[in-house]
Amino acid sequence: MPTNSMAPLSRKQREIAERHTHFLSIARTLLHEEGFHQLSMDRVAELAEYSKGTVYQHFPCKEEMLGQLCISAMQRMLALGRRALVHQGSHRERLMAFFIAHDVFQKLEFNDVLMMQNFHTDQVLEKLSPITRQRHDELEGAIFGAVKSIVEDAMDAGDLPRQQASASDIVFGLWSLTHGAESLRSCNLPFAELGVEDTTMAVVLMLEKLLDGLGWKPMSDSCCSFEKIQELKSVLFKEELSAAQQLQP
Amino acid sequence: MPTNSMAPLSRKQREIAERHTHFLSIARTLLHEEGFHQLSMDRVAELAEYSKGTVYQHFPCKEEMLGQLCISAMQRMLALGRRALVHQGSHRERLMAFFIAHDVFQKLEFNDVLMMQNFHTDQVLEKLSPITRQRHDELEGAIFGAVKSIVEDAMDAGDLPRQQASASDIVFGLWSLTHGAESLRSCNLPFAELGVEDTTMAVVLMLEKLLDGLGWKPMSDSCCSFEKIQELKSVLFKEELSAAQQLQP
DNA sequence: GTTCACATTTGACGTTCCGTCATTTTTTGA
DNA sequence: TCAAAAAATGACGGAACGTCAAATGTGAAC
Repeated sequence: MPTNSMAPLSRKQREIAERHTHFLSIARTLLHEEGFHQLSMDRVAELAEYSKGTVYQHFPCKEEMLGQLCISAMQRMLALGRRALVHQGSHRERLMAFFIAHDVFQKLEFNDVLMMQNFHTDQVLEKLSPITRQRHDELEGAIFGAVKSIVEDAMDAGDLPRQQASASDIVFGLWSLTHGAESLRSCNLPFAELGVEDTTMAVVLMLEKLLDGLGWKPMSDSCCSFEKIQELKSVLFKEELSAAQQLQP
Repeated sequence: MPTNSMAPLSRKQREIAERHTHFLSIARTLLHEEGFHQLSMDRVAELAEYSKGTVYQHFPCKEEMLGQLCISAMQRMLALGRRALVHQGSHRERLMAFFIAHDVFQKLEFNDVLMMQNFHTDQVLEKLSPITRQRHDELEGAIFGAVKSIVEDAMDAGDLPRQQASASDIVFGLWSLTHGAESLRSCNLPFAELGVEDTTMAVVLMLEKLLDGLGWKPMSDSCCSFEKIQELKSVLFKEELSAAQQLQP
């Protein structure tokens, strides 16, 4: 009986915590197998073989559950991003690597990204519990900060001239660009008909041009950007990419 | 009795068409007064003083109604954008003017933009009737094409060098940047805490840098970009801006 | 003017989902 | 062993979407 005498509630608490993650994992499975619109509290309860009331003892509302799913997705995203941060190479390369991480993540966890987009539209954030809201904002800040640190390092190192736009402004611009592309991509518009063959490549090219415009050295030799991207991909995200190819060959 | 003898159904058809627009106008009012989440078919029927069944004879499903609202919003957006297209000035100025039109539109019709974002997440587009879907895609194409024509004109005129990225790629990049900023802005994240004081200004600056990176002449003199933007705003969208200031002084 | 076929309108109904809460079941501690 | 506290349950209320049989209106023929 390995029961801690100082915490007689510990076993129960552990059970509750386990069930909590179980519910979240069920929800995520549902998300992947049947898509966002099939994700309902009743369905989670049914699949978890608990009653709805019990589920509602873990999550005061649906938004809270979505919020926690969202947080765990952001954590996974940040974990990928951190690999870019510690990558050996120029600041500019690190930044591109961070972008690639983002892109790989969307390919890998498409449904989670879709869920996050649904989550961020409307006033869902407002219904979150303060703690979850704070954790969400902190994570958002951590991702923002990670990119900002690259930008500031580049400025300190002299790779990127200081200018009218602050480091934060630059990060906001990069964020908008990638987030916008992600959002557009996920609503199946007929890009091919509009003349855009590969949206990821288009964004990579524009990102390079934006960095060039900012005077961020080393400037892109327009010819080798693509190969460098491929190289970064295969070095940093080898196993993820093979997993992605198994999903959609 | 101005009844056309060739079309005895004409009066009835006119009535139906009128009611159709009436329903849409009610829906839009609801959207503005009470926000997206209050927009329900029951509520529209109630406010229009018709039964729900009648509403459903005009719109096979809620998505269809949203789709038509979306289309009319896109038309208004395009109307603003066309003013930028005929603006006298460099190609680059015209492009910036188009972006400003977008920005003014979001300030002016915030709730419609929010509705369009909700509309574009999830698989709503798939539930549209083929005609509406086609009209939507055409409008999307028209807006895309408007920007693309500026880009191509600039290439033809020699202001913008031809390069690895096609005109379509460039338009997609610009679209991502503005759409992403719009989307981020509408979910009330604590940008100030992250160090971004004015998201619009941040995007303008990044846009300028992106164009610089593409080698689009005349390059921005970093000092006067802001004033040029203000000038364009006041010249092209004077009345809209004063209307916006009345809304939020 | 009456009648009848056809078109239009209606709102009650079925369904799904969120969230609540009185009741029942389980656990705990004396 | 038993009573009090904690936890689980699912029936219930309410909101929203979408359906459809019945009611109402319309126009044409006689």
